[in-house]
Amino acid sequence: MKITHKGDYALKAVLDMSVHYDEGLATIQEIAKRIDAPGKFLEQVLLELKKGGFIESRRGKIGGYQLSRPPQQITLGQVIRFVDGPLEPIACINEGYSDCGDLHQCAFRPIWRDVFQATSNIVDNITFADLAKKIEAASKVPTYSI
Amino acid sequence: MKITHKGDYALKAVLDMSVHYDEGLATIQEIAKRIDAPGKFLEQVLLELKKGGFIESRRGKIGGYQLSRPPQQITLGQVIRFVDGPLEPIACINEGYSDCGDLHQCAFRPIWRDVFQATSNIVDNITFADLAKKIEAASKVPTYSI
DNA sequence: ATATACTATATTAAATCAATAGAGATTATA
DNA sequence: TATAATCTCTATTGATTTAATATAGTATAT
Repeated sequence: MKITHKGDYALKAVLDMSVHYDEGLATIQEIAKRIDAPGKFLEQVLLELKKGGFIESRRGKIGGYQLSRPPQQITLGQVIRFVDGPLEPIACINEGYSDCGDLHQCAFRPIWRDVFQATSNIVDNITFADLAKKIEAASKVPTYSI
Repeated sequence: MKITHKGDYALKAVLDMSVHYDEGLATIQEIAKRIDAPGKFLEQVLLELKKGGFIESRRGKIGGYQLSRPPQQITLGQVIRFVDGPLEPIACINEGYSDCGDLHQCAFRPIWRDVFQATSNIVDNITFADLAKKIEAASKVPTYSI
């Protein structure tokens, strides 16, 4: 798995909308400012997330974006896969892959599959509700560092 | 973690040299043919592996490459990290990273660390002796598929 | 009407990846 | 000692991906 800037922005944007889930629509610029992303770049990312069914939008004045379903129904894995592609560390694990001559006897393949499984187990079992909850908890019990 | 062609060739080359560990030097072209890699490209990869201390070489006639230490002393993780870089799915986990404004309160960071740990646990606990052993076992007890 | 905000493509700059090319250095051996 | 085989090293090229910017258009509240 490799997370690009685009993927990073996407995850942060979805988390931001999760934290502000009760507040309705937020504009691109609001989100961009809060997650510290280039506005025009975030536009494309949000448009993509919309096409993926994660968020919905409203045009015109008082327009903006919001989640299209509650944060507890969106996992990290869903967003990562959609934006940055499959979690596999190498292409040969995917169904239908046929570029390699000795697929069924490759010594590495089972290992890549293990890595893939371990990764999936983590990101598919964390929802944006979980993350939003952590953020709220952290903001209520601040830690003071010297 | 993302494994490139270069990394894939490197791993396959080290495994090949592990399987043939008792046979001494092998030329680039021999290895290239056995692992199905472009010869000139493999040259660079082997040179890099040599600089990493994984293999040693001999020039001139009857020259070639061989492992510089036994296969049980080389792990998958060592080779992957050396050739394809850190296992982290995103840069912000590395020591000394400072591009992100809210590093210590980022909700995603612990997750990326979990993914990194899970990946490390797998690839750092497999040696090329383990893999070579599997290959030998498979060649002795062939499975017949219909 | 008009300002605000999303929609959609096109373009660009940089980085990375994969591979090829070619000249040079070393060594066994005939 | 000439030669062929082989590793060494650097440069170059083409393709792809990534990250970002630019620009023109569509929808909507006021």
